[in-house]
Amino acid sequence: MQFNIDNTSNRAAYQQIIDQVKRDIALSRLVKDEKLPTVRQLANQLAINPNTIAKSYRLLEREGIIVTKPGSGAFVANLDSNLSRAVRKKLVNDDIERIVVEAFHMQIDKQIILEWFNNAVDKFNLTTKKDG
Amino acid sequence: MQFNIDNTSNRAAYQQIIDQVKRDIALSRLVKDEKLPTVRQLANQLAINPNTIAKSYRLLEREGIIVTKPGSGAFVANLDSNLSRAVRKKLVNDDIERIVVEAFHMQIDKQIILEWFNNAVDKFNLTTKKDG
DNA sequence: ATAGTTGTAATAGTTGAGATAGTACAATAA
DNA sequence: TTATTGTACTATCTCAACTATTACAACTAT
Repeated sequence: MQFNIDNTSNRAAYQQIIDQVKRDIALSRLVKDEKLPTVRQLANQLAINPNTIAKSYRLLEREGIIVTKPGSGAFVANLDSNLSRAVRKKLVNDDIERIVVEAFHMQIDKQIILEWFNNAVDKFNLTTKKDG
Repeated sequence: MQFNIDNTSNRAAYQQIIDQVKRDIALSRLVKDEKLPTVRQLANQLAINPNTIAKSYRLLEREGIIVTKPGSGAFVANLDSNLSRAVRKKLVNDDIERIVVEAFHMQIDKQIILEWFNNAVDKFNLTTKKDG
């Protein structure tokens, strides 16, 4: 599990950690029950404050992505969304719309962006609905 | 042209203005050369500081989305992306990946998210590449 | 039990973004 | 000339995102 912080990014450090954990789980690089680096380990490695990592873990736990156990560490949790379908749809669709608007202003072609999106969906292991 | 600010949003006011202008252009609700509300008008209407609107307009002009003319107003500019294809691809793909990762964690189905994305692309008037 | 490791929490301080407020200026339109 | 437009600048305020330090509580290993 390799983490890194892009200091030139305008995305907050704690958010970058969250992004990377989520991304690695989505890519199956991190699997259920796998142990994450400890707060102090990661803080030391990335040369940032332990509280920053602690915050990332706290939020990830609140989202149900990981489980933390004082004295033993932080572990990847079960995948189990607790948001209603309506809420999920709104959250995701707002983001999708924003991207499509950006693409429009960048004059990105319809086929091109659909292709990019398809690639992303294939890259990550989204579930596939069974018929019936 | 109807603007509004969502105070419960954690998105900055000046960003919400930018989002809405871009969105309305992408939806053809705002077309080339159309005049935007004046800084003072909009600030008054939304009950926020004129400098906030000024900032939105300044950034929109820097992006080439609008053209401002002291003494006469702000107008929708020509659509003309000045970013390289590589830069555009990176910007958009980073966003796309983040959304797909979110969708994964929300256990949103592959077909479902592709459908949502298709809907968004259809809603906005993305260009369509000619063959050959 | 004891020692060491883990995540948690609380406090105080720093930095920068976002916004408010006020004023002055320059370009345009009437 | 007069009013309207966007621009520029400064000072101030608030809050998020940290940084830094310390203390604490829960678990593991011995």
